[in-house]
Amino acid sequence: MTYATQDIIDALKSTREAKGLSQRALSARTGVPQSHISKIESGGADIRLSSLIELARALDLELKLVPRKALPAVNNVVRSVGPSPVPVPALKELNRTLDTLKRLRTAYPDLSVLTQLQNSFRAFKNLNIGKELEAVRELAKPIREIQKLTESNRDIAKAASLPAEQIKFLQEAARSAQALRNQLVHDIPQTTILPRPAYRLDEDEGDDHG
Amino acid sequence: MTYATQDIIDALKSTREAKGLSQRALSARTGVPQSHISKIESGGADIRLSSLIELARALDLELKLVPRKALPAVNNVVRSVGPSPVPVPALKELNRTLDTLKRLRTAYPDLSVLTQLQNSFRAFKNLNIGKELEAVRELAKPIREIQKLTESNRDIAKAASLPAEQIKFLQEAARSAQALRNQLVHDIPQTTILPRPAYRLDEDEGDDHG
DNA sequence: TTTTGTGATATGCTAAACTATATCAAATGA
DNA sequence: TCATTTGATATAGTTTAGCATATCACAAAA
Repeated sequence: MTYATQDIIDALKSTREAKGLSQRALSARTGVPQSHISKIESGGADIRLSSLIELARALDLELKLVPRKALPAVNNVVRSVGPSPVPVPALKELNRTLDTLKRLRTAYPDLSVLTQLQNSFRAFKNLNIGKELEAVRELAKPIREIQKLTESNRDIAKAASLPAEQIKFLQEAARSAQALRNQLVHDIPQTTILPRPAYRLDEDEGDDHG
Repeated sequence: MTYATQDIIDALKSTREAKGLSQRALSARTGVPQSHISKIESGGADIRLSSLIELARALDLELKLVPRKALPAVNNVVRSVGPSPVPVPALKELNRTLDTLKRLRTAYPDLSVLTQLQNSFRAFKNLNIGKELEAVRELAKPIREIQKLTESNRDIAKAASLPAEQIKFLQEAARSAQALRNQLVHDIPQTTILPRPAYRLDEDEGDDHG
């Protein structure tokens, strides 16, 4: 790869990272194999135009041919848009949880609470959740635990239906997520609306788990 | 080729045409075969990134990844730069003559008058020669005739030197070109500075050619 | 009318993008 | 500390870009 393509490829990679996406996550969104994405980003492939556009669009980027004369002004415009207000670690958490929710919706198509949670987590990406990362992580826990349960318990996955108790936890998380959304939208200080303490699947009455 | 790449390829083609360049002329500038340029522009090839950048740069374009959010503003900036003030027919004439001058310079490396003419014709591209297209065509005639002479007369080409008479015509054209440049720079009305009537190689004393 | 230039298409060949799949070492998360 | 995720690399196969070269029909120029 030449220096000429380097700028474009670097822009692609840095945007992927800024959005908190791994190569595997981008692969899942575009169908381009992770190994090929790695090769592209490392400069080991002279990517085709259609592939470049596909990867760019998955990152909310558009390819544009700009008259050289207009390049400084265009760069200024692009710079003024600036990066996302949401910090990368928060974006990573959100992306992971959204991917998990997507898989759960595949396993349990009729669970509307999953759609509610998905909508909330998508909304979080456009809200300034920087300080609320811990809260988001708490919300994500029951989601991830249920995914683990689904993966390890073929009976549940096969029946495409969760035990009532798990659904209850998800509904509770959905309520907390909605409350957090409302708070972030109105920029209400976060001291009165918190999700419950850490959720654990193996938790039972009387046990002391700390 | 998909619709996605269509926009980029159309932009490339329309810019080439707006600059008054043929596919062969672009091929000469980049080394990409004319037949391949045709295939690319017709949508029959999914061009590689390095090739796209090479063709774009030959057309004074830069490739840019733009956040979708900034696209409207970027499009406005690009639009405000606008097209060249020089009309396409004039650009075509200029390009053809510049290509001819390039070949002549290869054949006669020591003729400084060719460099002077080249500089003038390059300058014309950035001046508003719209109304002076005829004048430019007149200037181009001796250049083209000499190219024909060079192609058909191996002795002259082999000796890498022109007969004194032809050099005289070129020098005259260079003087006229310089005068035209000065006039265009200062936007002086073109009624007092005109190149001489049409130049003809077969013209000899006493003949009446009109 | 003739000459020249143009974009499109063809053939045949080589190199490389792209894909599927697997695996590794290192980093990160729990 | 262990489990999970990550980016990089490998192999093997398929598809296609890119190139060289030639030629065509049509348009434009002279």
